[in-house]
Amino acid sequence: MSIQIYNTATRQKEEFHPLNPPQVLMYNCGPTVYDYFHIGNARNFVVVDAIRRYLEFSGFRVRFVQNFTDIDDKIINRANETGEPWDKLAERFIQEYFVAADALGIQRATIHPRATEHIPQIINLVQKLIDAGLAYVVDGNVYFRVRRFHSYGELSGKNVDELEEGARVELEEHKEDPLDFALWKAAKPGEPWWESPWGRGRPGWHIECSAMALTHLGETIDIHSGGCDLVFPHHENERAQSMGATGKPFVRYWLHNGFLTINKEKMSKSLGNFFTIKEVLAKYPPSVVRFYLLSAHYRHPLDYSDAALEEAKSAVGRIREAVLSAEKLFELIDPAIAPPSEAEPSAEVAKFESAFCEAMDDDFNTPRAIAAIFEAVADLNAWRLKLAQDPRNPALAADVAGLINLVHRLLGVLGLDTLIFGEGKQDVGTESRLAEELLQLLVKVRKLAREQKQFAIADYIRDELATLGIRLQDLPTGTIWIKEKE
RNA sequence: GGCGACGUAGCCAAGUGGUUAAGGCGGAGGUCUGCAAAACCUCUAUUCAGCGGUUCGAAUCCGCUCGUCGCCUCCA
Repeated sequence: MSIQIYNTATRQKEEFHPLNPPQVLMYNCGPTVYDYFHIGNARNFVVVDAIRRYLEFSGFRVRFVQNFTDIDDKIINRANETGEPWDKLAERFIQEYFVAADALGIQRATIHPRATEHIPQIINLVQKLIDAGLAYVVDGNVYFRVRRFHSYGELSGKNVDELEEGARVELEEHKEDPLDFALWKAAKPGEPWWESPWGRGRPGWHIECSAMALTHLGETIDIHSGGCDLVFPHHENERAQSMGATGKPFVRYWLHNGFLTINKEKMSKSLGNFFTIKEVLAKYPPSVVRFYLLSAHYRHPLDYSDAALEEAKSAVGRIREAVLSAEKLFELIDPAIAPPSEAEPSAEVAKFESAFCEAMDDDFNTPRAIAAIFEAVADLNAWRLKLAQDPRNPALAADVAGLINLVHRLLGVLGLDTLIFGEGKQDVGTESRLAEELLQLLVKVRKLAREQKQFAIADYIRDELATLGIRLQDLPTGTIWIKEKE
């Protein structure tokens, strides 16, 4: 079964075949670092991360590049407002990107190139376009000659003449044609600049991505992704620049995620209706935020609300409860019966993995993939209850263990496993070991109380533990405890 | 004005020609329990915005209408 990807360029799902399998060359447009990124930006990063993880899970070797745009009008403006030097500001928000991205379980890219570190490559690329007659210099500015590029508008489905009629394009007297866009901007007084053959200046917005993609991935890349507002003009221009310079196909599969909306309206920095990732993570744990972002298909709009996050929280809680309860149950069972952790999944268990993969193969359908996980969770709950009643049944124990492993593995593919369950319990400090033993002791005392029908005492222990975030579950085999998260 | 997306239960969200329309959240009842919690079982869309059409058969294809949103300008 092969992976199907919806390609913006062709407006249909296509079978995914990278140019040089198993290698996949992938580029995602990263943040412009002048502020914390917002939850809508986070959607792009999380979705692309899940796609990357799934490609790797499917046997591909992904070389993944995500840039930082660290020089741009917005950064300059923000720096002027706050008085912070523009490069310090950019550096600060690059670090903030990593803080939030790490929290959300977004894996680091193979390379995180920065625009300012690629000025020579940018200049080189601009020169090539000038030499090819696709760009021209006016007063230290360099513009791309849109009408000279043969397939301009092909990606976004725009027609050059209609674009002109729209006439919303910025009018600059320097340009030969209003549609032309800047490759290199002459420095205005007080602005940062680099030396170039056309005088002091800085790169235009689109050229940096072309330069970084060409530098780190080559002339033709497999997947290029970004939010759907980047289709035009950013990606259209990027494509024109890259193909104009190399004469080669630039991107084989264009992927664009839908917007995160708020009250059904696009969340955007210019509308001011956004929540930064920092604000959201202050209210909800990363596991919940990530789950929420993957709960709709990536190309569809997703509306942000507290209710939606609360729902995600409950849903994550259901998965967590099922897995932790089952794992705790094994602690009550005769170790001789408990199967090794790498138990092979039975055919019954494997069907959930097939359903999961089938969903992900179909243009990364994460909602359907999550549904498969929930079906596995339902089975896990049912079987774990049977095991609690029949703890000496090795076949049952193997099935339960197989399901536990499966759920962990599938959550891992979505990048959720670590966020929900933590890094594992390998290094338990002496303090928490002591806490664990004290907890066991309390559970034993409560057991004695219950045996003597001293229910007031038993319930007191249970209630007090609950206020500490420890919830008890009485099973036929004994009592297990689960720590509430956060 | 041009181009495009979407409208599925109380809510979120899959499904894009064919047995009973996934899954989650919420709600109702029941089982288990000393009581809980968690879990389990049952119920919660005869119907997919509306109207026409194609077809043996449509939520699914086509047309129209209504509604919501996006891109065409910096934005993931």
